[in-house]
Amino acid sequence: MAKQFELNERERAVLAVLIDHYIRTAEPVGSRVIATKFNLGVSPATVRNTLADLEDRGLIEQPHTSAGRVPTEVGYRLYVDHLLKSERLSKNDREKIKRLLTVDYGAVEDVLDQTARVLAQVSSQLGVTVLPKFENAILTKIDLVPVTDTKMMVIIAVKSGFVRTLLVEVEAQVDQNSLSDTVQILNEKVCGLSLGEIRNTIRERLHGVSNGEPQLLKLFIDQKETILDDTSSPTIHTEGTSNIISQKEFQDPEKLREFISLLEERKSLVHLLKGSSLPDGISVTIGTESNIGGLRDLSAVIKTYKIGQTHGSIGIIGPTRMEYAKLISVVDYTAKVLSEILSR
Amino acid sequence: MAKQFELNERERAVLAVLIDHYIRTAEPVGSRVIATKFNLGVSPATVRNTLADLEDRGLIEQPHTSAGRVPTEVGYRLYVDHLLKSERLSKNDREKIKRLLTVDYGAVEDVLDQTARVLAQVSSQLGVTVLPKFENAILTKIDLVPVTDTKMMVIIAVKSGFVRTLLVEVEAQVDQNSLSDTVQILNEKVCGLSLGEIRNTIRERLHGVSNGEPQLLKLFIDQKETILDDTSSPTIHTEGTSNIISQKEFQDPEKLREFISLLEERKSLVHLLKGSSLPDGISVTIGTESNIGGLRDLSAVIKTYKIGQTHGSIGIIGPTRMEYAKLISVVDYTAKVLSEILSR
DNA sequence: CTTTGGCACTCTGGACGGCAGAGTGCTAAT
DNA sequence: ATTAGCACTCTGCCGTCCAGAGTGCCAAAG
Repeated sequence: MAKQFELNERERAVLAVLIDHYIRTAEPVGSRVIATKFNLGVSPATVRNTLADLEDRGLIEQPHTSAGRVPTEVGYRLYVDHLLKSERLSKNDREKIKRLLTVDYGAVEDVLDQTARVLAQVSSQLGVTVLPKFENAILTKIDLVPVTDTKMMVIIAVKSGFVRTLLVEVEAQVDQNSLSDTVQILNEKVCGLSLGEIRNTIRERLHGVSNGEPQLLKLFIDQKETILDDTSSPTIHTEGTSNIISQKEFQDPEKLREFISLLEERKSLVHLLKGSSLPDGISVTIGTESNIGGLRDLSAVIKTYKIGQTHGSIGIIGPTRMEYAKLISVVDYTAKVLSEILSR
Repeated sequence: MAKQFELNERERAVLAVLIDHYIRTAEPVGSRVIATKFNLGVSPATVRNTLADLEDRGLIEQPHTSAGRVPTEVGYRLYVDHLLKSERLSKNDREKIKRLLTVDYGAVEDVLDQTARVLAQVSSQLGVTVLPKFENAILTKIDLVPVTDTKMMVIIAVKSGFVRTLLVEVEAQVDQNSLSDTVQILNEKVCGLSLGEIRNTIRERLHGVSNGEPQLLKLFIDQKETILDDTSSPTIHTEGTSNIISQKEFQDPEKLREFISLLEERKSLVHLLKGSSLPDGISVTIGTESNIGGLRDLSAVIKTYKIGQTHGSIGIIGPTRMEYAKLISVVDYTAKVLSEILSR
């Protein structure tokens, strides 16, 4: 560990107290408050010395001469990595999460929608969920439904209950019989494989097939990227925007606008959530670490959930000044419950 | 028409000029500005008299003694209903709308998503679109896909390319053969009917059917509300939130929060758009006319579009101080183009 | 009777100065 | 190494002041 992070006992304690207090009040914290809150009898003057040290190491800073100190991003990082005493979620919250998530749902999308809502509600921050990648999902059934003379709907159902539908242009008229022949052939050839596998091998698998409508089979081969890739579909759910926009860090209307744009644009957020997916742990991204402009003063707590062979991510976004201990346990527990629900 | 709306030539002109100017500047308008902008040579003093009259009738008001005048809701109403010279959309905008909407799409939802984006972009306000009611949509095909031991996916495809999918709980194991029998029976019995008709008559239609899995048929009868009603699914698309939150009327953070909540909650908005659907005209809802708290200082311009036998609505939401003439023609033209695209 | 110039009046918003409060850094004493 | 004391600095708030904008009314002019 770099030298700047080698803190002695008092420095650790002071930094922890400072951040805890700042998280609660959103006001710069002075030496007096720390000295009185910090039970080991030590005077404000002593604390001031410690504060000066911490500032030298870049862990805290002063908004201006003679205000209290405020944690820097580096400070938060150290706090999250080494100072945080992980906190068990209250029974109340655990039950609430479980109860709200355990409802009848009509589609997997609905569960993730609901999950975002639950995250937002329990955390009073922004809840975010993304659908899993289709890449590794196992195809259960493929179906074709004629819609108009020139358009046909492709329905792709994969294990665990996802369905994707899309319209494709077809050249020729196809009668009912050869249509169902084609559907049967397709199902025989590709069911039970992952979408990724299908994409890579469909040409070979359909090669030399004699029955079924050749036009349609050709269509599948030609448009395999469009049909079997999910980059186009909307995969993110956010909930609780109103929770966080009233917070201090959005007082500047320009920042607010930038953030709302970010939410609407979706792409960067999806990228953030999908990108920071450690295999099984929780990932905390603080402020500019995300390299996303609109998240300058915000942090994200992210964890993956499992569904069948594949996985997606959920998370909470809020001001860097967030209750990390609590939010980490919220995300952790929610991801666990979600994985359970989806694997039934 | 009520007496308060019987305006003479000058009063009409003054009100029109005042509103035009206020829309542009967002500042209270004084007599001097009106007098100079208003070409017929007449002095500020005269205008002041007219303004006093208009104020007596409740069409305009002063934020405080000795500020200029600002239109009231009633004033806007009169302006929209009687003073507005309808404006043909610029060729530029028409082409832009047509071009942006005429793209390949993989689902009807995508078109409406894109439409909301186009509305937002051309108007610099909030674009809103809602999916049509399924009630009158004609069923093209119904399909069943087993997902897990106890869950089955119902796929409902209706004319014009919509698909709805939902998961239902099934009691018994169903083998492949009786499943496809059941699907065939269902399709024979209900294809070509509207979802509403099906909901009302499915019991009779399936009565006395001998082949097919009786458990499944029973399920359809018992759960017809869930399966055939669309109130649960997300039917609204909004785009361009960042366009309007930086405007003057959202300076008060509490108002902003209320508005964002409104957008997230969706329900009131859907209700507003579906509710104000005149058969073929444009509907303009000004401020509190909507009876929705979060829209206190906002107006909505709404029009329906057609798709097959049914219809949905699109609209623009922005400050009451909006360019009604332009936005009306934007919504009008966009709805027309959208109907064309969807009927292909 | 309508229009207009003139004028006194009112209200806002920004600039300015003064001041209490909070917090610091440094020094000297313990 | 810790602490008390102290001088110093910066913010945020409050009251005052003033220019600017706009009005309403009155009396004169058309």
